[in-house]
Amino acid sequence: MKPEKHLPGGAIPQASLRRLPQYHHYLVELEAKGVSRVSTSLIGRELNLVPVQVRKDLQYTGIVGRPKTGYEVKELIQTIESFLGWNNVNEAFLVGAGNLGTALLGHERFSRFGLRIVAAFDTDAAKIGSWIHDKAVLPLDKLPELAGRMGIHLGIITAPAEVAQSVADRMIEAGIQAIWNFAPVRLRVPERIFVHNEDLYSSLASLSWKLAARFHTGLRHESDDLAEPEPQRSVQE
Amino acid sequence: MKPEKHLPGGAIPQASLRRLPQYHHYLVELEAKGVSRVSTSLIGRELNLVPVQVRKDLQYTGIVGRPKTGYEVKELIQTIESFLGWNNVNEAFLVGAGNLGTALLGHERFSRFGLRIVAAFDTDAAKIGSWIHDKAVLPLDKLPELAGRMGIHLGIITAPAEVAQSVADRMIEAGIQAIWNFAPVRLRVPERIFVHNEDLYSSLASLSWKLAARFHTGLRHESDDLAEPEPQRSVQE
DNA sequence: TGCCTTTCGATATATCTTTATCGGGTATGA
DNA sequence: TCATACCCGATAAAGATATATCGAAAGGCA
Repeated sequence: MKPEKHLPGGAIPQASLRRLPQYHHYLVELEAKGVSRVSTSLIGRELNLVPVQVRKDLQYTGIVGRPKTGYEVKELIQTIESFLGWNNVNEAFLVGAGNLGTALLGHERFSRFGLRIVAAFDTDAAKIGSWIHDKAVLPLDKLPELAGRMGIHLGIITAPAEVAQSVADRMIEAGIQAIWNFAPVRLRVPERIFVHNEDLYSSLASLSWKLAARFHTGLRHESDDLAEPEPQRSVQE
Repeated sequence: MKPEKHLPGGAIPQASLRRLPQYHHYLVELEAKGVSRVSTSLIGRELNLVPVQVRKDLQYTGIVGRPKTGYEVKELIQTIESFLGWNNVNEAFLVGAGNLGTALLGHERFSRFGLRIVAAFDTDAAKIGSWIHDKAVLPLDKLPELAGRMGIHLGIITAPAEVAQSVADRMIEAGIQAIWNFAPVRLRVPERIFVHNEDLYSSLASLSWKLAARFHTGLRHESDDLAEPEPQRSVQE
C-alpha cells in the first residue's frame, strides 16, 4: 500500500500495458490451435520483440513461468485478462453519434474485453430517438441523470473537437471517472479523472512524417545500406 | 552503425511527433482568434505540459523563436505542417469497408492534413460496387493493379484481424510503403515498410486497467490525499 | 544417470525521454 | 536610458524504458 519504487500491485509502464493485449491476442490464437505452453521466445518471434521484454511485461501481471517449458497458455490468458480487468464489465456512455461513434457502437468484440457501450448521446435532433446497432441515441441533456442512476463510470467522446471539452465537463459532473477521448483535443480535467486520448491526427503525423522524410531524403534510411545485423525487424509502434 | 547523438536531418522521438499535431490544433485556434505570437509557456499551460518540453518539441521542426516574444503563430503553423508533410497530399487505399472503414472514409477533415483516401476495397460482394461517402468500394483483387497505376503508397487496414496480414501482404506487393493498421494484429512486414498500429484494444487495456486498479485499491491514488503541489495536471497520454 | 540445451528470473547496463538549470537577448515601463 | 521580467536555446541531470548478461532450474536425450 505504500508506494515503493516498483509498486507491488499497481505500476506498469504504459508501453507494457499496450503490449499485453497483443500477447493476449496471440495467446488466444495459440489456445485455439491447441497449444498449451508457450515461451517468451516464441511470443517474441511472433510479435517482433526480444524475449526479455516479453518476460518483463508478463512479470508485471504477476504470473510465474517454469524454466524450459515457459508458461501455461490458459493460465497466461486468464492472468492477463484479470490483470487488465477484462473479467468485469465496464459500462460506458458514448457521446457523438457520428461516423466514428457509429463504428464503435457496432463493434461487437468490445464486449469480449469488458467494455459495454450502453447508450449513445447527441445534440442533433435528427439523430435523437433513433437506434444505432441496438443502442438508443438520447439527448445529451439526459446524460447526467442517467449516468448517475446507472452508475456509469466510463465515457467515450466521439464528438467534434469544438464541443469535446464541454462534453467532458458534463461527463465529469455526472460522476464519470475515465474518458476515452477520440476528439483531437487535450481535455482539461481534474486530477482524479483518467483520460485516454485516441488522437488519429497524431497517428497521421507519424505516417505522413515518415512518408515525407522518405521522399525528402531520397528513400534514405539509417540501416538501408548496411548489412542488417538483426533479422527481420520492422519499424512499428 | 554509429547514429550520432542527434540525427542531423531526421530523428524525432515518437512522443514529440505525437504532440506536434496537438500544438498545431491549438495554434490554429489561436490564429483564428487573431493572436499573432505565442510562447511555449502559453502552449504548455493550455496542453498541460512544461514549457521546456514544448520548446524541445518545436526545436525538432527547426523553427526559431525570439526571446520575450516567443514564436510567430502563422510561421509556427506553417513549419509544423511542412515538417509533418501535411502540405503534400498522400493518397491512400483503404481495405475493409466495415463500420470503422466507413467512418474513416467519411472523415472529411483528413484532407486538411494531407490525407486523401481514394478508394475502398473489400471482399464482400454485397459491398463491392457501392459507394461510401463518394468513394467507390472495389474488389480487393483490383488493389495491386490500381495501386501500381495510381502510384498509391499508403494503405489503411480496417479489415478484421484474421485477414489483416494477408491484406498487408498484398499491399506490399502492390508497392505500398506505409500502412495504417487498425486491426489488432502486429503485422509482419519487411524492414522497409513503415507500419503504424492503431490498436483500440491496447487503449482499452489502459482504460480498463486503470478502472480496475481504482476499484481494487479502493479509489486510492498517489496524490489524492496530498495537497497538490503542481497546478491541475491530469493523467493523460 | 549425466550432459546439454532451453528458458525463466534477477540484476546490470544502455538508450531514450523528460525535466531542471543557466546564460543571454528583448520587449516593457519607469 | 536603465532596470526588470520574460522567454528562448543549450546543456546537464534525472527519470523511465529497453536490452544485455548471468545463474539456476527443468526437460530431452544419450
